[in-house]
Amino acid sequence: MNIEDRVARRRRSNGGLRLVREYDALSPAAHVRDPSSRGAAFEELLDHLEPALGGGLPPTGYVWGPKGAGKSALVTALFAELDRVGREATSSIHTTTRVEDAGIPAFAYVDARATRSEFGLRHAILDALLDERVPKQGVGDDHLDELFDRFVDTDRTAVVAIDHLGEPETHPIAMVEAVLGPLDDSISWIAIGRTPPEADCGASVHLPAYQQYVLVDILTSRASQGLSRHAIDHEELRRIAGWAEGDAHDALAALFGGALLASEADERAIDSETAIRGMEAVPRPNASIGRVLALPENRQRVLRRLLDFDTVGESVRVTAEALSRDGALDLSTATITRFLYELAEMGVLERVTAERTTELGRPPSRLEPRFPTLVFRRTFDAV
DNA sequence: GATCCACGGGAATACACGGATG
DNA sequence: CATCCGTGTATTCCCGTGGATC
Repeated sequence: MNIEDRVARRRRSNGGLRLVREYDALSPAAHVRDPSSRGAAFEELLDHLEPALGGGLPPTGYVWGPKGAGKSALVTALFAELDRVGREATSSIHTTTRVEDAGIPAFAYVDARATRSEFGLRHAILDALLDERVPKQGVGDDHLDELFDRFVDTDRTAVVAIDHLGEPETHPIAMVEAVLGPLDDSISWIAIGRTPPEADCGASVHLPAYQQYVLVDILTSRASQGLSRHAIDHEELRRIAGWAEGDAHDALAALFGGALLASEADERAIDSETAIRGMEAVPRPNASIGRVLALPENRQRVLRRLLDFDTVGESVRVTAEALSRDGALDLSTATITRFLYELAEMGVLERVTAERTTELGRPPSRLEPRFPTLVFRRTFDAV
């Protein structure tokens, strides 16, 4: 253990006075291990997957609901547990590898946000399924074909959860069908998305937005993990929950933002005004922090720099020129401009028509962030 | 040498407007 | 009056290059 880690640990353990004990506990991107607040849906999904516990392969399915309804939390928690159970059962019966075992399927989770093409998706699935390292570069599609074939030939089975489908910059559900459909004797899948199920996508589990009192519970529990005692009034948590309208992502983002502001101001608690500023740093609707953090690194750098520039009211062109002139990004104005338009296209930024500065030409637009700015700033800077 | 794709730059196109044209 | 055109700006789209890996 190095010196930094030792000091950091000591600081944490001595953190009774510190307002924020653990930002991760407040982060909307971190999922808790036990999503107890989703009991009914949990049972429903477990019913669907139950054949696996008897060694069979469950049918494909679809989990859907609005942003911040706990879909990812539910599926990651359940899949982690099922995979653990499967490995345990396997190792207790056989001393050899599970290759010879026709028992419980493997459970793997793939986030489609981290993939940018069909090749990428296929790679991610293989990577989650196989213990060996799967080459990401320097191989063609047919090499991936081979790896899939080899998996099937070993008589192993698996259930793959593929999260965040059907979002602007991920893939349509049909792509999963195209990739895994031919292998459905060996690999089943659970798709996860926001849109209502199509007619032919099999059994579906619906997670509607959280009830407000459940959301208050979630906030309370996260606050007790991440913040010092009495850091925030219950009343404020209820207000945040009400404002978030059932979206746990937004509620946590607001709490996170409030905590960050209070902490930076050396305050010992999050007062009402700070809580409001926390909420104001979460535009609605917004692109979730997970989407933003899944963007290529240089896009994130542009966004981060953008937060430091007070370019509100300035046109895209002026903003891009300022960012380029600044030099920290080392990108040409043309490239930054293109990035800004792309980010606006995918909803991470929003273009709003600005006042014309000249009578000539097409009127400019200015940019507004459409993501939880404080959560992003803190998370980006922490890396 | 092959493969995939991120990257970066800039060309091409769209748009808004006023004024010219038929 | 309706349409086209020129001009200047905003926005979109395409393509070559190079890195990393096998």
